[in-house]
Amino acid sequence: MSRYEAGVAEPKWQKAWTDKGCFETADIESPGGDTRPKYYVLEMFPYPSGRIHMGHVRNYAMGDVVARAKSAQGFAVLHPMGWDAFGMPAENAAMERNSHPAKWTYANIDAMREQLKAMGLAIDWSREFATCDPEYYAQQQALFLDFLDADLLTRKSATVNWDPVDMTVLANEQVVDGRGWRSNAPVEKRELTQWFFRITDFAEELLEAIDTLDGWPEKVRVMQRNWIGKSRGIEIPFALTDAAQGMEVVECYTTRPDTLRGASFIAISPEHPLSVALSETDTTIAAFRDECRLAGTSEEALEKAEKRGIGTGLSVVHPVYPDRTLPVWIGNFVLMDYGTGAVFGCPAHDQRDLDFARKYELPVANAFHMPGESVDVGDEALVPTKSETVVYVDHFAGLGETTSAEGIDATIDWMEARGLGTGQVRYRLRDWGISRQRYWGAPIPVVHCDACGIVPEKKENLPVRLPDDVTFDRPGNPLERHATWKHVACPACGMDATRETDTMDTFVDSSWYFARFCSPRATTPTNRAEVDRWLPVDQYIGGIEHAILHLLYSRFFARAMAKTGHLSPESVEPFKALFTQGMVTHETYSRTVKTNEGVERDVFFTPDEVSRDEEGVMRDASGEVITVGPTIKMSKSKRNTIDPEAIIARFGADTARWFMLSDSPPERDVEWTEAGAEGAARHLQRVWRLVTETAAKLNGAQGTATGASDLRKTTHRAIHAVTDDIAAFRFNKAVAQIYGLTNAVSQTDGKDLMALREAVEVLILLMAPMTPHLAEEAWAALGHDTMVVETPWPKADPALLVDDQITMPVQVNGKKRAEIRVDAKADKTVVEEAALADDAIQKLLDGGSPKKVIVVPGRIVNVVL
RNA sequence: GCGGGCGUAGUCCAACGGUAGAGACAGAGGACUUAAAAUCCUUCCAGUGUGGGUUCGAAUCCCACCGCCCGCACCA
Repeated sequence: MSRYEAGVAEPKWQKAWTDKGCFETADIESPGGDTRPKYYVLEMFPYPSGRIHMGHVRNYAMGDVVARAKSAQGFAVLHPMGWDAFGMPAENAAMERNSHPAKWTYANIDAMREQLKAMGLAIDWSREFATCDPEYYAQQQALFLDFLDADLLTRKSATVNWDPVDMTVLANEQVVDGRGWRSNAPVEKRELTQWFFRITDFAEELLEAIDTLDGWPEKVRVMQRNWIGKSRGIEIPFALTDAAQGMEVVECYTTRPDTLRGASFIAISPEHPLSVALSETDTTIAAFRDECRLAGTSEEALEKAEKRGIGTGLSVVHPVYPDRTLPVWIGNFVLMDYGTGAVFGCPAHDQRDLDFARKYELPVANAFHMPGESVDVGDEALVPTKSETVVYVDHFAGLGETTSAEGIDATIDWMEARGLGTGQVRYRLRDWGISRQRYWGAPIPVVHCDACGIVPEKKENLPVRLPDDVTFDRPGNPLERHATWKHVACPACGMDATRETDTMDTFVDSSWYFARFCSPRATTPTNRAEVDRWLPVDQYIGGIEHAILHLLYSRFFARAMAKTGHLSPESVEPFKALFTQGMVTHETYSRTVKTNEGVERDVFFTPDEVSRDEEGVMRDASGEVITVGPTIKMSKSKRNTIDPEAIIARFGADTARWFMLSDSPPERDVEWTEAGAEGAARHLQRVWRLVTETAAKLNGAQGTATGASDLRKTTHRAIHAVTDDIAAFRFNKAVAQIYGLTNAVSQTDGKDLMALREAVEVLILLMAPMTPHLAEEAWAALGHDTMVVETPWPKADPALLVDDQITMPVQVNGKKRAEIRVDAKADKTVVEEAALADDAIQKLLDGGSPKKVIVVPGRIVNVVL
């Protein structure tokens, strides 16, 4: 009997699918029009780093299962693939190799495309594009111009990290301990005028619509809500007793105006205009500001930083109690870019304020007590939740017992009515700055003209192409120093002008690619007929790391595109359902070695470099004992990666796919183990054996399965369960069901040939979304001359899903004591009689009668004594 | 600190509030074999992190605690 040779079968069927164009999705305007319901399944497109990793295998295996199952179930499926191809790694590689980012990127794409194709994915490759293709970024530039026209863009000043040696702007992650990652030079803050998408205009809409995203994980919805960070509060002007530095008031923002009675000081940010002004004449304040700036760079410092402050000598009048004055402090914990950069401190109801007050001996006064208590605050601030009931001192924010939420609302109304403050709704969300001072991104299509100002490039001149003749051998942006590129005529007046040399954030590229896939060659950003047919994406699959930025930006972009006519207003939520898959993990292998300096450090080994000896001890090639470390996410630094290409070469793509979908629920982490992979491969061989044996037994026999044998019942139950499990993303359970069916087939006597054939064919069809190559090979072996990809999904016969007679457990006081066989449709009284008539139950009843008998039809009987 | 999630056999995981086991991995024994691999058969193993509560009945719902994971965080 022959073994299944994945190495032969997989390329064969991949070619057969491609030759027949099985996965190419027709345009809506194509002749004959596809009237099937649509289904758009999309996995987050990869960055072309050069090689696929196991995370890709898992992500794309899941998407492929959905795509193939939906296709078999009668949907017109759109399942495209592309490349998120702009970004810094390409520039870094170009610097290292003295090459060009495009060369590196497109070579990586070629390599990764081959690797993905070896996975046998049901992808419409005719729609492939990379975001660095001029055809793509031309349309992105067109969108930019339309957004500019629709007032969805603005220009304002923003602070960037500037590397004075490399003469470049650094992303936050490129700043290590306050120094540039390459140059190691201290990073400077610089103010640059940059482009921003006005995403904050949509803050409320983006927040409210989260409630409609019921196909999204709750976790992601919570993260988006927190990111938008809506709060209701009030801005209160505190009048300075003596105007200082030309300022008469300090505006404070608070979400807890109900605590205003307990205010005992004002704290302003070191960056507050008043602090800045004071530091010009006061050297102590200047020194304090300098200290804060130094301490404030690293996150670690922020976390540990002690709450410190310095008095300004100024004071303000309490707006509600004009006879009270409050001192003004500068506090290192007050952030300039949140609220107004100034807060009032209420030590009684804020732990941070209390710490500060105790340290600098400032008064502490309660604004409220818990009902029935009136103990003053000691070392711990009294901070009840807003829904808890409190009693306000002096009825400050409410009579009698009231919740803080009511107190807050009452105070805002009361203060607004008296002109003491302005109620405000604020969002944590900031406008999205997209200007990047880099080469490898989509150029921002505007020209700076001395006479006309900022002039949009004309659409007919798009794309504003990146020049090819650039070098990375010198610091700075190659676009900036290119001899001719930026020198252009003004599109408006024709005079000499300068092209903008900033490029767009790569998040822009990924914020609309899902729409572009609907008509990837259109000469406008979208073709309305196509996007209206395909959007929204019915199922989006990717990593949780994109839970906030990418998904929020895409939601914004869809709205902006709808506003500018590129999408239907019905498509403002681009992803109907989202699934976030878990990571792929592996054991780590390490050994502690001493360096020449005598320092001990751990050296990590790849799974290939270690093996177990006869005693089961892990050793490296030289025989040294290796420590097996924790199972963690595959990463280059811990060297615990498994190369998908090697796995596919050794076991085949189907085995890799099958194992990735087995055992662990898709949203959880999955551990890659050698044993697990071998087990998956064994199962595929076992299925193949069953297929060839069945084909031999059938020997061409024709006919239809009839009757209600156990095998047929098992078969149809498997159809039912696997169909449900795939639809609900329970791939691990679908796999378990298929194992169960496999066991049933191999244990059957095989006398009912037609039932056997039905079972094996169903097995193949159910496995097909996960192991498509094996399915095709098996299908052909069973004598079919059509392909599985052209075969409809099997349908479960409802009659075979139910039993006539069922076994019901009988409990006495919650403990199982007997089993009875009853008719499945028997009514409660019949079941109750049967249960009480059981010998074991009779014995326990001991002649008495039960207090109560609970019959759950089809489930259980419980007798209460 | 705030928010979310997870704790079930040696391991990964199942179980509409209703018989704790679908499935896999590993282990043990056996069959086949000159032997091994492959294959097949049989089989061992937990009472669900801990403590309460609700219920006829709790892995499942509620409360508290313990442990692990993931977000967010001087957010006023």
